[in-house]
Amino acid sequence: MPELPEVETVGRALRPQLLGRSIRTISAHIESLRHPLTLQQDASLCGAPVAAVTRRAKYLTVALANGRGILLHLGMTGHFRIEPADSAHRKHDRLEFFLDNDQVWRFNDIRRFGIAKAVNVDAAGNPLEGLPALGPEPWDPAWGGAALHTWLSRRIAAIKPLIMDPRCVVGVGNIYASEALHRARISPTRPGKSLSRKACDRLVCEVRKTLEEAIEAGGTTISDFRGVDGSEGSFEQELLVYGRADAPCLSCEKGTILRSVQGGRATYSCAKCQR
DNA sequence: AGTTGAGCCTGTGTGC
DNA sequence: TGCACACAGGCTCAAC
Ligand SMILES: [Zn+2]
Repeated sequence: MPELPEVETVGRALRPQLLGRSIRTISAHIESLRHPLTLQQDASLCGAPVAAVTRRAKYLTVALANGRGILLHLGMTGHFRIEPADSAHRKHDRLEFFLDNDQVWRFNDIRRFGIAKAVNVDAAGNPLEGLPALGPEPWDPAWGGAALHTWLSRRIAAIKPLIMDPRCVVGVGNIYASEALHRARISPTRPGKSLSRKACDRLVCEVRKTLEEAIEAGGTTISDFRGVDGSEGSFEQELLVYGRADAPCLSCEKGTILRSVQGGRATYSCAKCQR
């Protein structure tokens, strides 16, 4: 379920639990997630203390003090739990990391779109390999209205799938793309190149604000997202359009929220206040 | 080079 | 109750 705010929330919950701990053993309950799993055979991941937990886009890295680390992606349905090592594992627990404090960190992923891979890390705990080509983080000073306007200038595709393209900016998934476009009063079907510089400024501003507020709220809980401690995010209450098909628009009170499909994904918008 | 659609998996909910 | 289909928060690849 996770977009950037959910991944950030999970990383923040994981960090204090894992820092200073080391892994005793790793066991895999399945051969592969998105890719074949091999990290359970990698002795370099065991014994070294966790030095950092970092996030880049929707990837988390658990970095060890020996320059190795675990690159993780939650896919659509991934989540983590940390619980006593003698507790029973659950259906769809795919990986178990047994820690040196008699706790176990479990990676549960129903649909197996997740990633868990051993990588080399730098001194700051960032992965040295394993990431695809990624655009800037939403808060990167190098990203902004000007950069977005330039990136869109030769693109005729609809703005909604474009703002979700991680080569443009990372972290904007299907929920927050609809939400940020609504807040910026931009129709999701407009060709990318048709956005004015001012519209790009508004969109950048609303992407940042929406993601910040969602992180503040601990993410959005839809169906199966839960924090590492089992808690739920509260941003669902703040959603203006996502999942509200046929309901009255909360922004203009004249329109009705329309559900459409773009690139095979649901889009929600108000035709009255988004142009 | 950019755009579109299919595919990867499993589960849930709906309608017939 | 059984069955078929649509849909779900992400990402990658092939074809046009
Ligand atoms: Zn409206």
